[in-house]
Order: sequence, then C-alpha cells, then structure tokens
Amino acid sequence: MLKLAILGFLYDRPLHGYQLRRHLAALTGHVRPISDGTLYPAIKRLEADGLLVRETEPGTAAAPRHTLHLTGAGRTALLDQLREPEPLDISDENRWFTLLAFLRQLDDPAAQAVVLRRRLAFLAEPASFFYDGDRPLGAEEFADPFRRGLLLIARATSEAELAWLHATLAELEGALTD
Amino acid sequence: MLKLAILGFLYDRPLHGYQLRRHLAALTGHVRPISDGTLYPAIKRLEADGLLVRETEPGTAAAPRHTLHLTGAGRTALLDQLREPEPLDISDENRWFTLLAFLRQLDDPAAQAVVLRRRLAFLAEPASFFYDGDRPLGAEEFADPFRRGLLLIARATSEAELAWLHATLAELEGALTD
DNA sequence: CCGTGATACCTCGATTGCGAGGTATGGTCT
DNA sequence: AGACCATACCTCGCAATCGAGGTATCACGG
Repeated sequence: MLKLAILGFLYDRPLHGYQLRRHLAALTGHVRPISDGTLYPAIKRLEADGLLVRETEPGTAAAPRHTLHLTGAGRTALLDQLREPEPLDISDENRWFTLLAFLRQLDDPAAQAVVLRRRLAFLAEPASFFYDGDRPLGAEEFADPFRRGLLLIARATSEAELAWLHATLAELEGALTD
Repeated sequence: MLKLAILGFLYDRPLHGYQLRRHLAALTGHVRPISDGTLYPAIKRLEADGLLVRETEPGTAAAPRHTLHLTGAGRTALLDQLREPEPLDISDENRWFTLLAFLRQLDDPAAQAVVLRRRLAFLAEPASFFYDGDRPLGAEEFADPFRRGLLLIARATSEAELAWLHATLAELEGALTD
C-alpha cells in the first residue's frame, strides 16, 4: 500500500522524504500522517529493491536532504502494480483508492481494464452484513441505529462509486472508439 | 481493531472460533475473511489477557469446539474501548466503523458523547487533497478523472455520514430529554 | 540569547497481520 | 470405496507498521 503510494508520487517528480510525507498525509485523509517509523523504512526497502535512488544535496537546508528519484525498475514496478491482473478485492478500499490516485499513469485501454475489473468485483459483492445465528440480516432489520448507520454510509459510498464507475467507463469508451 | 471486533461479537453471545470468523468476515465487507493465522492468535492473546475463557465441548462435532465466553474483564475492556476518551481520528475509518457496530452496548449518554466527538473530528477535517508543489488542490482542478473520482466518492461518504450523525444526535437528544 | 517550532532524517522494540502449511472428523456424491 | 468439501483448530516465519525515542540545523519572537 505504502509502496504503491510512494512509487506513485515519485513517478510525477522526485521528492525528498519530508515532502513525500506531506503528500501521503493528504492521500490518507489529511489526518493520519504516516509515521516516520513507517515511511523511512519503506523508503529503504524500495531503495534496497532498486526501485529508487537517493541523491544527496549537501548544505541545502538544515539536515542533508535526500532527493528520491524513481529508477526505470521503479517506474515499471508502479505500472505493473497499477495494471494488477488479479481480481480487485472490494473490501480493500485503501488499496483501490491508492490505485485510483495514480491510475492516470496507465494508457486508456489499460486503465479501462482496471476499472472494468473493479466494477465486476463491485457487482459481485453480496449486500448482507451481520448474522442472527446463521441467517444474514437485511438492512431494514436493525433496531440498532448505529448498525443502521454503518449500512447507510456503506450504501451511499457504494452508490457514489457505482455512478462514477459508469460515468467513467462511458467516457473511456468514447475516447477509445473515436 | 480485531480485538475490538472479537470482544464486540462475544459480548452478545458466546461463539466458537469458526462462527466468529464468519461474523468477522461479514463485518469487514463479506469478502476478505480474516485469515486463520490472524484470528486464532488474536483469540489466544485475549485469553492470555484474561478477557475471555474457552469452554471445550468434546464430541460435539469433528474437531473439539472451544466455545469462547467473555469474562467480566472482557466486558469491561469492550466498554472502555467503545468509550475511548481520546479524540476519534477520522482517517481511521476501520476503527470507527467497528466501533459503530458495537456502540449500542453503551448507554445513551455515553454513546452520545462518542458520536459528538466523531462529529467534532469530522467537521475539523480539511477538505483538500493532493498538492501542486506546496499548494493544496481543490476538487475542481483535476483534469484527471481518476483523482476526481476519488474526491467524489470521498465526498459522498462524508455527506452520508454527516447526515446520519445529525439524525442520530437529534434522536439521542430526544431520548435523553424525555 | 534562549526557547520553540519547523525542517529533515534515523533507529529500535513490540505488536499485528498474513500466507502457507498442517491435523482431524464427518457428510455427500459418484 | 474414493474423492471432495465443510467444519474446526493450530503453528510457523515473514513483512509491515507503530510509537517512542533520538540527532541535527535554521528561523523567529521575546
């Protein structure tokens, strides 16, 4: 997840760790900045895998800045992850939204394929939540306002996404048949 | 997260591990069942902490079933986590939704306090996402349909939740002033 | 001139989670 | 009889993440 996001941001332009942290904070909702203890080891992992290189700028600011650049392997790794041939797990919202943030890096047919897979996984999703014994409960059966809230919010999100999926697929269809 | 969910489900009734797994799968969206390698160690942790006890039913089925019961400490631990005095981090959706699923176990004033804190955190959330250099970008500035989608979906979710928050607070207010 | 906060980076231990493997039993289908 | 699946539980090692700590430099206000 973090790996995907780091590669995605660096694809646009080289950044140093601190800028990267700000970008990541924005992506995750502006509230939970990825902690340093998560970010810097992740950068090291990517460096060890040869997906990025650091260029040290001495004397620029207080601490020695390390500007991070994607390597060719890094760019390939990002595009591979975006294309992701396996079916897209709907319950992994974080992964999907991160993917969405960088999907424009793919060409139209590849992006379309990803969006189509998402719609497929989406439509296959069973709508039930919670059980009474072994019987799944429908949304209307909840006396509990909190669980009802959970379902209402989940539904609103689903509907918004489905609407967007359709609009975007139509748009891509248009672009591809021109 | 898992801990909260396990305590929450066992609060209603004792279950054995397999049933628990089904409940958890439903909560996480019916698609990504918590893996065994996650669930059973989590149960052991809770047992070691004295929050639950297992009662073995021999000969019931194929394998020896362990019916899991919350202890008094387990019930207290759940209620404490639900009350959670620290401000509720909005970006941690999973935690919030799990909490919501079991919030009815609190009495009305305590639940109201939690919902109020959520609304507070919610209204304090800055609406911007992504940067161009150091300048945060508004929703309308995106030529990229994928990032626009991200924002559209996030907004729909926010609005649905805010509407629910208001409705529920009004409801609780009514119940408390009667 | 001293404290505070922002910038910038790093490490360590502990926890959490996953995937892949394993062990059984009992029922159903062929 | 054999294959196969669902039930039911378990362990191991690996990877990711967090939280709390640390080290600097520079800018600004009092």
